[in-house]
Amino acid sequence: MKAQLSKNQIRRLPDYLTYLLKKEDEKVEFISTLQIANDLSLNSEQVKKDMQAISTSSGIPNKGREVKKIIKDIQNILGYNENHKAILVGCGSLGKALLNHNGFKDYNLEIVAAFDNNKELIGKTINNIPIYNIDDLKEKRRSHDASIGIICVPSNQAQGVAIRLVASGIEAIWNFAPINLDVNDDVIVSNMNMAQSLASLAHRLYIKKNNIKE
Amino acid sequence: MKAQLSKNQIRRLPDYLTYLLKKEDEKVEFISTLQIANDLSLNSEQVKKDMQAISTSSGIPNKGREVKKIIKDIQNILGYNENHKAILVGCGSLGKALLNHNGFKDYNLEIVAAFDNNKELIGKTINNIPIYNIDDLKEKRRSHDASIGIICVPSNQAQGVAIRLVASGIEAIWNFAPINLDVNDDVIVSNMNMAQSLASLAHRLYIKKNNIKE
DNA sequence: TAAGAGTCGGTAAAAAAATACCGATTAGAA
DNA sequence: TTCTAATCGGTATTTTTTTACCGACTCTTA
Repeated sequence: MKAQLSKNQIRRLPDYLTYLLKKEDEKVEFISTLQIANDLSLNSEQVKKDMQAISTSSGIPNKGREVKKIIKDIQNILGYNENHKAILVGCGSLGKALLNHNGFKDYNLEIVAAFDNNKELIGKTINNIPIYNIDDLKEKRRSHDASIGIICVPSNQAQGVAIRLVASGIEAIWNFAPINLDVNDDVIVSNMNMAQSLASLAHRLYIKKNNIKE
Repeated sequence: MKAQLSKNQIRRLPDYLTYLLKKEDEKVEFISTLQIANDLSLNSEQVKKDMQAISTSSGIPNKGREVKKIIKDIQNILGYNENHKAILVGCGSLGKALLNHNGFKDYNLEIVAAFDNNKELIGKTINNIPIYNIDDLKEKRRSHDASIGIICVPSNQAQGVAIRLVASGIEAIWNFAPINLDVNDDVIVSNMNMAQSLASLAHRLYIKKNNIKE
């Protein structure tokens, strides 16, 4: 068993993956860590370390690593080899956007059902995904055999939805509400926090405008 | 001038901020680092360090810190005190969702204009935000005096849009396309990467399902 | 077939981040 | 008014992450 990857390393994996998939598309067979680093604007030693950490095979001196193999290793680590089914709660503007987003299949993630409490939406479909009454969460979660719950409701409802998702037997929650969810430790929570990346931008903009030395 | 905050610390600030704004709303005047840590599921020493790093004032033993003061300090660090104007390029499902999202004003971010190359959208408005022809980017950027550009176009168009944004005089880019943008160093880029947070979730789910010891 | 450049793997050093500890201080209860 | 528990500020330690270095190997090309 290879050493565990750090959180930061996990975060970098999808960047490597999209990059390498593009390279594969361009019929590139081998690639060096240095080139990856240059193209992704990363430190080359860091990329080398990352590649060593995720690789199940060796690189070839003066040639690099096999693109296909790295891709396979990353996909394996991220569990993108097996299909994940998800249900989405909250069909507001963000929820709708996610339902219409077809890019998730690159990650083998499939949204199989959506939920809302708005009577006008219930019974309809968005992008062929059925919208159910939130009260049927447990039953529909079961019948669709979904393991991931996506929370797209306003902050003040998020915790309540989280509790219902856990009760319905969900294993992981992808939370788009800007709030810390309190759930049992055996449920995986990953927060999609727009405020975080906006904060990074705003802070750097502030530093730039005020000419603060960094 | 106080010491610079680390990237991770900057990332945590918005979490503190939303949390503290809620507390302020609940008329809480003072709060201890320990309570913040408990409520946000963070290590208390880490929170203490963070608070010391951002605070311009002292805490009071056996009482804690003044909620209003911490909020002010964070907002100041993140530059949320002054208004930021942004333009958005790409009015697909994600772009539309962002245009309809009214939560940005909490961060003093205002989307003042949108752009697309779809003739059917040009001239219309979404959530009172006008949609212009992408060819008018430079002129409209100027007239609206926007400093931030939000990229919501597909990956293969993102780099091109980035170049046009920079040429139009933008200072910072908030990039929602899953690709590494190559722009001049004096332009700030912050990536909003859904794949990253999904990767974290997928990886942990994989570990859980395969009973790998962590 | 030999020289040379590029890249690797592994280890070592440096830097950054997280965590722990401890004496000092203060609010609030007895 | 005194005692106690909570919390602070500051410093020290540990852990993690990043970056640097170096000898070895293999592809390329002259």
